[in-house]
Amino acid sequence: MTGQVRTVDGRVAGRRGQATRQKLLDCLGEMLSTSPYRDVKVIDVARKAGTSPATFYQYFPDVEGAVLELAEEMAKEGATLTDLVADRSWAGKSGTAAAEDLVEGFLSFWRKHDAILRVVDLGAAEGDKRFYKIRMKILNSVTNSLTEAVKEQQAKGRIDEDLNPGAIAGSLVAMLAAVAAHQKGFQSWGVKQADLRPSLTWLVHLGITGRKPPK
Amino acid sequence: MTGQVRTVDGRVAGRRGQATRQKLLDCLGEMLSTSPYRDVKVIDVARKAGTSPATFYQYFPDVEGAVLELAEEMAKEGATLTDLVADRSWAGKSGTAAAEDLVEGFLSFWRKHDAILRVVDLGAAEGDKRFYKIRMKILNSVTNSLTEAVKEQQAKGRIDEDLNPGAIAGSLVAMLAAVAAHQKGFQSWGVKQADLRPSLTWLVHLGITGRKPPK
DNA sequence: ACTTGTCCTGTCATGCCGTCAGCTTACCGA
DNA sequence: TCGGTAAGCTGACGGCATGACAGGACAAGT
Repeated sequence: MTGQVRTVDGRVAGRRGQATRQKLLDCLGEMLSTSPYRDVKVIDVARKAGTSPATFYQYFPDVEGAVLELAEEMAKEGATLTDLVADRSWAGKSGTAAAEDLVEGFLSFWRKHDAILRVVDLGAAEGDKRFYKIRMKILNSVTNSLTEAVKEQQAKGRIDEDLNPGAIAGSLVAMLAAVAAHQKGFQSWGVKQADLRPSLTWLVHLGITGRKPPK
Repeated sequence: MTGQVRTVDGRVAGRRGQATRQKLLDCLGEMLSTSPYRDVKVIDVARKAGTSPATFYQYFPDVEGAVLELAEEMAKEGATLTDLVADRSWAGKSGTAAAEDLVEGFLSFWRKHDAILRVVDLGAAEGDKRFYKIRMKILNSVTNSLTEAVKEQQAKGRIDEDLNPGAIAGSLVAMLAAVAAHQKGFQSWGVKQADLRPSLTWLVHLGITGRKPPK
């Protein structure tokens, strides 16, 4: 599937090469979380990695290309988000727990990767299909699971059949992603971190099941 | 309050100056909607405006500074979003209408200004207080109104008093903003534009009132 | 030691950034 | 009508990032 790691000019990368390549990626990730995306320069990343700009261009076409690589790595880890919603019951108290776990898992994942996710979000919003695909890869499993959950509730008559379950699930996931991205934003709004999770949990539960969670 | 428009080196801008300044802003806005933010260069904007890069620097410190200006303009227009929620009843059918209008107004505003809003979102997520303030300015009035609405429902016992009304309102607004920003994203998900609005309306109504909208 | 292929960097042409001095244009009072 | 003054614009320049190449350093096998 993946084949070997290759340099821009077609050579296969060996042990040493892969190490510096990874180091460049690590340094890029660090830069992204300390400087605005627009100001991240190849030369800075190379310096930080103790190498030269020319080396950077041996492994990546440009900064954007390297970010894509970083995002792919993250997307792989993001596959674990599926566990938060797969085979979960949304009935009664276990439903509340499902919502809680989903919110908690989502927020912490976003917090962990916020720097790259910002860029992915931007790229996707700008219409770049490559970023767009990665964003889908991360959100897809969660959204699909939630969509199924909504469909079940529709079958039970708790949610209007006219509503598109994918639209509901997608909107809820978008909400989680957006709140996670602007977590700090809420603070200076007078909303504390601790107040956020229960509210999100409540909204998610309500959106999926059409009912308020039991006390 | 504002005083006159000034150039970077302190001169007051006259008729002609303000015109070219505005032209630069217009061209910048156009560029932002056609190229990725990272690739927007001063020289391109200047060329497009039929002037020289030096002129650009006479009115703005850098690209970011000009974007901020553009964003301020938009924020002023965004004040009209208040009308979507101020003095609205959330009871019965009028509640459904309120939710519908809010969703519709929000989506169209975002669609109209998507290019600048992308950048504002990025800046805010990166922790830049200036972008952050602008984002708040736009969302504040809506959020505050919704917060009041939630409080009323809490007083009626329809929503758990333990939940923070600001967190609920903020999350719903974040959802609207996120969905608006990735409207195109939903399409290739199999969710049509037309399916989005009713679902969002339903979720907003549910979140604010704790109840499903009446048929 | 020699060969082979990987790995890195010095160097260079190109292009954008951001500044300054200086030129042109508009306005205004005498 | 005629300067005088301030606004408005730009050519030119040093500085820095980009991206490409050729060649040197290094490790591994023979």
